[in-house]
Amino acid sequence: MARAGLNTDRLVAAAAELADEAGFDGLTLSALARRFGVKDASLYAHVRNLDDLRARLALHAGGELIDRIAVAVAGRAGRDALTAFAGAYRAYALEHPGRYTATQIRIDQSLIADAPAMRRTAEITYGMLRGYGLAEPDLTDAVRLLRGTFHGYCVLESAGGFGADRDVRLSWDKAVEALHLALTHWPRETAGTGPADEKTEDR
Amino acid sequence: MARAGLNTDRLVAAAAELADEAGFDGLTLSALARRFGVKDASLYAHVRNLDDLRARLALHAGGELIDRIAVAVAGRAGRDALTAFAGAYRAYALEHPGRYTATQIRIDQSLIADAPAMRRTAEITYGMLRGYGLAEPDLTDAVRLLRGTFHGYCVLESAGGFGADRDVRLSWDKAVEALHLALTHWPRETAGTGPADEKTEDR
DNA sequence: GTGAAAACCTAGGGGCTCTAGGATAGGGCT
DNA sequence: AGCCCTATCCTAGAGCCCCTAGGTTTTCAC
Repeated sequence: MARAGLNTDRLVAAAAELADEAGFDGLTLSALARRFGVKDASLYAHVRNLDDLRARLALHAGGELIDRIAVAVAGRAGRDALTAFAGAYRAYALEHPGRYTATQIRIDQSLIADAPAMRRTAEITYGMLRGYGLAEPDLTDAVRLLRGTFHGYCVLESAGGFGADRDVRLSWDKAVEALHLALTHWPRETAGTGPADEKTEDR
Repeated sequence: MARAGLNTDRLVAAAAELADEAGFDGLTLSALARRFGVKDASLYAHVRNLDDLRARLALHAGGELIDRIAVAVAGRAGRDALTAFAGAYRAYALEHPGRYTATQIRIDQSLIADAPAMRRTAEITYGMLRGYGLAEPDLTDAVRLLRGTFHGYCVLESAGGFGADRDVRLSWDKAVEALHLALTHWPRETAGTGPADEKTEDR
């Protein structure tokens, strides 16, 4: 009987497809083995267990995502960079729901070590924000706001949570513009041109 | 042998506790039955299946969440209302991670019918935003931005996604303030006091 | 008390994860 | 060519989960 020629990389690649088709919860070792015409026990030679497979998929997908974002952001700054970042992010999340879900799981520290994707993501994100002239801790606060918004928006849209009769794409563009506005007029202690300038740190 | 005295409501209440303790994925019919000293097959007299239990929990938790928000928002308007809304939302999500996760699942239409929680949520959210003087479709866009941001932020924080050495509470307050700023200066076609005033609808 | 409905049970099928240990294909070595 | 060795793939089986079918027992209304 001819061998399937499995290895970890092919497994992860197939897992990515399966996750997108069947959902992240549908990514199971049994289904993956079935896809290769192999028994599920055979997979344990290439992958430690299900969590290991998920973690590898997370890193794989995280790399894909940041690659796309890097291409989109390249050569842009300020508002253009933010728009490009947001567009690439949302496009990936919608095109690859299973992969995208994988990128959000908490993964084992031992695997993170040799994963440049995490660092690249931080670099690109902070780099994009540097154009807004924010300093710590505002920078961290802004990153958290962006991450939260992008993630939450994509999750809700992907899950069909936006029922209103309004093109989500248009809403998204408005949201990104609102974020750009928030970043340019980021609330600080003293400075400010708008009407909202109270003390805010000690609420 | 004495009976456990099960019924659907007690099951849902216990499911809420179990989900918070073991995570939403740890909410299983077997574990729930074990908690009552009963065989899992016995639960099917009160609940159609696992999805049904999850949907009931979703409505239960959704009601709790919006009740808390309603109390927090009552009597407030504008920025105060937004801050109270956000605080109640985040507090519930962090205190009850399993319940909160449940509120985000896609549930069967047949159960939604007699669920006032959904309508109340929409009413309170739109009511809070009316103070900002937004009209459709900006209102829908703003609601989506808020939902996305609140949800994404809570999910990431709850999953330990915010590793930086910065009190998340402070970041959250800043994020809410930034959203308030974005809402007060919501990007429209013509009006605007800031530097960002291009056409934006047809990007 | 008695009858009926509701509550709970056993038995069992099917899917999933994962371990232990056995067979075999293929490449490298002599 | 023949041999060995290792990675590859297998069978067998345990444990947990969901869910169905059908039987037994408690409880309540009459």
